Amino acid sequence: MGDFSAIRNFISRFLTFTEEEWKAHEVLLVRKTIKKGEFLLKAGDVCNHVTFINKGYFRVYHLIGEQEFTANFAFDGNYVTDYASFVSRQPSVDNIVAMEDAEVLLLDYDSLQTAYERYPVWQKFGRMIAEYILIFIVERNRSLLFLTPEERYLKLMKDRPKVIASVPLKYIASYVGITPEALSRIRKRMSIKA
Amino acid sequence: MGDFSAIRNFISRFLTFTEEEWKAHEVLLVRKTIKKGEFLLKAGDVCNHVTFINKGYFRVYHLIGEQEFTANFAFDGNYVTDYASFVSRQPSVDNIVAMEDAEVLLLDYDSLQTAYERYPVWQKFGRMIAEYILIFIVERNRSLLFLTPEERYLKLMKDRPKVIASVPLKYIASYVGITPEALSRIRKRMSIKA
DNA sequence: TTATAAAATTGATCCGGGTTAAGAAGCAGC
DNA sequence: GCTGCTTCTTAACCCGGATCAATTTTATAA
Repeated sequence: MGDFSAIRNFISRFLTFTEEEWKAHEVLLVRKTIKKGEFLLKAGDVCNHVTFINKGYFRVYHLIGEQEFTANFAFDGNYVTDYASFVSRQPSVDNIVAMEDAEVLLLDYDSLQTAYERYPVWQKFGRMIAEYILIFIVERNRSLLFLTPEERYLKLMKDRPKVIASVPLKYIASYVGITPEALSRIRKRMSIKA
Repeated sequence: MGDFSAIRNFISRFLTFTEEEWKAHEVLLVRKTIKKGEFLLKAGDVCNHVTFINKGYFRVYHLIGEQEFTANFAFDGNYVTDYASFVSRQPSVDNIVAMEDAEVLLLDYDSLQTAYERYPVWQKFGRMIAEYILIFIVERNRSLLFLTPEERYLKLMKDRPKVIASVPLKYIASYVGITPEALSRIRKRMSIKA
């Protein structure tokens, strides 16, 4: 049943909970398994959960016409959500899809709001989540603004080797902001230099 | 002395404060005037304030070698800060410079932390700020990831006409992620079509 | 294992942004 | 006003990524 070691690990990097607070947290979590190719969130729906990934990994992407734009990958031991949609209660423009069979812990919007009202430590938790996501996205933003696609790919190799190792190239290309063809050429250039 | 109507306006969009809580907030704010060209934050310093802009506007940019990359513009009636640096207590990589003579209200890191500990409503305030910034940055991210520079410029005209009206083109170009020359060509193309 | 589809690579061509350099237009200070 | 500096524009050339199309390689299923 309840193995919450991974999520406790994650949260402990930011907050100190008492055993009581942990328990109070964990009764709110819903465990769920998701098969490869199934969706955690579909564009058009309001994102209703903050999701902790126990196993598997997810891809967050936006669909414009036929074209997919990959916003991010989220691996086990981390949260995944469309937090902007979750917070603003507006329909999401993103899809979140399982890239492998996965197991997640869902934290429901209403549960979280109730918890916010009841315990100050939860407000802190909410801040933590928002700030954690923010720091990540600011960094991503900088990449997109000042690096070339080639530099972004190199940075991805350095910062998130797990992505390179696990994710099909066409999604990596889309994450880097280019076509698979262009990524292929970048990789070729690299292998020649090296 | 204390005219806090603008900041009250802003916060009221997200939170309900009692008059007492407003007062408790306002004693923490430090009013400051900043001359055109002066810095609110310099790269390398830890960002120590969340700053509300009463008058004037600011440019947030990153310097790499000789090249400036404009991350954002912040106008009166809004906050400006490097929240990632503020939160993580890491040196900022951004500069924040006044584009006109400005007046701001500074909220100090320590003041905010103390307030966090004391009042739950402040935790909520912290969440609010983080979430507000997050929503904005996610949107910016999408622009950079799936729009062309030309589309980004058009979107900027539509969404933030104030930027187009107030900001010299070379900074707009840098915000859109291109050189002034390229922006000039885009504008020419537009004027021909129109 | 083979058959089929999906992913990745390669090539040819096009196009928009970068770069460099020059000139035009705006603006600040005198 | 005039001077000098910054901003903005225009032009010419280069280069990397997009696109279209074909091929090879790898996964997946029967």
